[in-house]
Amino acid sequence: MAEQEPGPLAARNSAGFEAPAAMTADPVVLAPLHGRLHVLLTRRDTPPQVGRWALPGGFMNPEERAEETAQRKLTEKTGVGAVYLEQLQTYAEPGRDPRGWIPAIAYLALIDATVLRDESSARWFAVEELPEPLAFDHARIVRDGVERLRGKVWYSNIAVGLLPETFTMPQARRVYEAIGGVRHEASNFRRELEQSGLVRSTGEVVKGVPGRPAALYEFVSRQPAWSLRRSRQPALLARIAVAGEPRDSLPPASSAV
Amino acid sequence: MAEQEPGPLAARNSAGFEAPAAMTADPVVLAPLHGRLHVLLTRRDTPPQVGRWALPGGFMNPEERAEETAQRKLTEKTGVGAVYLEQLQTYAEPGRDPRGWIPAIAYLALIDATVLRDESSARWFAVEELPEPLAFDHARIVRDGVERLRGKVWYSNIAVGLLPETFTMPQARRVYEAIGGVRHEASNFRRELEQSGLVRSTGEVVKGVPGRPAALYEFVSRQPAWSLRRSRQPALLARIAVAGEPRDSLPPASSAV
DNA sequence: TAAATAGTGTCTTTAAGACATTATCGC
DNA sequence: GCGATAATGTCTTAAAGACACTATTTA
Repeated sequence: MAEQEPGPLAARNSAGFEAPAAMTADPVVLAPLHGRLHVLLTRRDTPPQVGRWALPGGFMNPEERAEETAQRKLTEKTGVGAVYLEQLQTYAEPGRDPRGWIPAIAYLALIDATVLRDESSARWFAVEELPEPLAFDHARIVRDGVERLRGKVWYSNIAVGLLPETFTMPQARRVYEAIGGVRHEASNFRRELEQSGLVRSTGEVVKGVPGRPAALYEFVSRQPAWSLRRSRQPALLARIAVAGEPRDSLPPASSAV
Repeated sequence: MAEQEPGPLAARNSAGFEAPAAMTADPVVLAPLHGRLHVLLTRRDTPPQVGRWALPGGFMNPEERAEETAQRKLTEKTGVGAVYLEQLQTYAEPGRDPRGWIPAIAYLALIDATVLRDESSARWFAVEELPEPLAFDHARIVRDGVERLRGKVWYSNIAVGLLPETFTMPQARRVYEAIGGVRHEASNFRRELEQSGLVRSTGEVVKGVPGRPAALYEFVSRQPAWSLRRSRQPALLARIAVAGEPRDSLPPASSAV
């Protein structure tokens, strides 16, 4: 490890042991912007590391759940609430914060795409072009957040927060492309997203723009949800009619269909 | 939230704010045993909740990384080190610990299958038959750990720690079946695991047992690794020879092949 | 009618479930 | 040889990449 001075902030509990000096909740707020994935950062205006860009997080208190802290800090910085928030990871390496023993619980946050706007001291940065250096270990935390989002986007409705109430297939496709940093063939994208069961057509169409009008879709659920089909369903197999005794000492398969 | 008494343990930092009273690292140690997935628990012998079964974790200190604490506690309880350890999640709900504000960083841990043995006060429990109630919120933590393991087992070499240095296909299959709680058709299992690129044949076979001798395999890497192929590789597509201008404002696709 | 954009259909390859068949051991 | 177990081969269905084609709007 790096040599570590005690730092200005320390704490001791009533049993006499050293305790964490504090704990922070730090949201990694991601959103597609101009076709690319961006992260929301604020410039530090109090020591240490004044002037560096950092995640818009802050200190927790004992009465608040960590999500609530992250949510609150986010609202303070952007004026809107997150529509999606999930715990990412906790960073507790000794020396990660020069002030002392201060673990950080990081969150992955997505905010409503319709309220993307510059606000106060916060700014959006393309995740591939972060300013250097970021405060503390925040560069690594951002990396972890991007990775998580990219891994989850196909099998969950996590993109709910990145699309308006209703949206068209091409619109959704551009968001998915920005998140993943990849291209999707239009007709295949439509097929996959429709078959995922995560969205449903509203029956309405968009008017007033050149070209064939696009059908509008909405998410079946706006609560966190995962697409079901992970493996193919059994083909035409002749189901065991006899009371087949298990070959091994396994309980009957209880796959979550 | 639930009403919360302050609890006997409290801390305050040098800036005058309340700080976490302590922080724990709690490993969820999983292993297949008798064909089913088990978790290692210890009986609490100090207040609070004396007598309840709990995860074999303990308090962190400022000089130690959280993984190290989890690893150390695990060794103290089982006599062996974890061969796999990854952060699961952090539990910081107010009131989760009656002693005070004590967040827990949970780890998913797997130990070497060849050293599974009862030891000290620790005992193995089938994850579907946990004693009730577990200490604190440990039942939920165990559930989260099992879910994580089951989700990852196919696309990573996480099972490294649950199999000996070299192993046969039927042996690996039984471990995967125990983890997932499902059955796998033997020949399909072989095909999938071989194609995953995670294992490789050693060229040797097992002797001295009835039946056709089984070929021995080993993991290509014992470091945490993920299977590559997540989507099929492009078929026979006529690659763009011209400098095709992108249709949208997207950068050229940089899919991680 | 032309340009632009959305949507449909289908050819192809790969992944994967099911299961019959073959191989090789100990006794 | 027989029972036991491992390994191979293959038939089938579904998922998914590629791309030609059709449909519907605005200007």
